[in-house]
Amino acid sequence: MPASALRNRGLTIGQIADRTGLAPSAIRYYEDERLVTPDRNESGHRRYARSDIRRLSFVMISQGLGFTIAEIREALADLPEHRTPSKADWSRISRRFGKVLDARIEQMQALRSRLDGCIGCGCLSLKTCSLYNPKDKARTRGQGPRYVMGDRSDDI
Amino acid sequence: MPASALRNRGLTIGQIADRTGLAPSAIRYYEDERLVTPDRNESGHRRYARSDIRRLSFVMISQGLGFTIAEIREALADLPEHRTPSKADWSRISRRFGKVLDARIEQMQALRSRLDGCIGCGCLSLKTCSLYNPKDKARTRGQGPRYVMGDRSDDI
DNA sequence: GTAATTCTTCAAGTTAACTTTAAGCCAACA
DNA sequence: TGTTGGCTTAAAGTTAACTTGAAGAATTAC
Repeated sequence: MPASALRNRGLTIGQIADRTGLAPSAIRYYEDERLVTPDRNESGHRRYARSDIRRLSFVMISQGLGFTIAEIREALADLPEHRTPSKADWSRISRRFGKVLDARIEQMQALRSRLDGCIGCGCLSLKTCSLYNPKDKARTRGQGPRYVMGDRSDDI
Repeated sequence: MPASALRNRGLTIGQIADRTGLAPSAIRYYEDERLVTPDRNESGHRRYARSDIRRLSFVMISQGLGFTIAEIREALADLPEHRTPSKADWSRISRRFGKVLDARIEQMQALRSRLDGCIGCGCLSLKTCSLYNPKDKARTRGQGPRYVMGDRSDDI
């Protein structure tokens, strides 16, 4: 085995991109966000471990499930630092995400049934409407509305 | 009734802000996005109809349910142009949103059960994993990952 | 009548999750 | 040995849903 092969152990960003389907720019971004931390070869090129493919797969899956990068970073923090994660490791953090998903589904169902209530009462404008409860929005992006509404019942 | 009262019929943006809890800047933004179209008085100040309170309430509720402004604009397009919307009008478009919510919940449940499958098989990396199906992501923001993954089964 | 609010527009800033572009270094192949 | 293609960084652009700030006009309150 030539010396260059030893120095260049690991996968290049292009190879990782091919295997995961991610764009190289996305993979670099994930590094900025500390979701992956590849080695560097002598000239500064990134070299990835095989297990990073699974790591990035997990990132993609989690995003598909609606998790943010911050949440994914937190989840990944539970993987072992100095050994390749086992199936049990992955299974554990997947199970945790499953529970979060369950909670989100329940929350959406609650909102949905409240909408039914609002359709039933035909109101959509009232002090009493439970849909105005700001505590359980389906999602909050950016800097959305913050306050509880007020209205008068004498106008349609 | 004095002439000024006639000229200044309708609510100011500040009054609408107070009644809805929205920031004036948000209300102006919604106008840019054609969710509300207030009149103007002689000097160019906005004057809102009472029914705009309900309109904006609907916007807030819909956002809480996870709909985008584009979707809300489309829904609002079904309201009558030249009369104040009735309860039946509101009920109709709420019912449509309810159906969309139902579909989303179903989709989330499908993803969730697939995650169960993936935990079961312990894989998280495979060509065959149904979670890689990009067709039904829980949400797609920005310009997320686009491709289907590939991986090899000999690495953890 | 004047001071304090409130209103106006327009431009730029914010967050998330990236992509695009630019300018230059490194590597693989013929 | 050269040239193509892949890699590097840094900065700026993108979309959504707004907010913030500036500068000035109108309205309200005393």
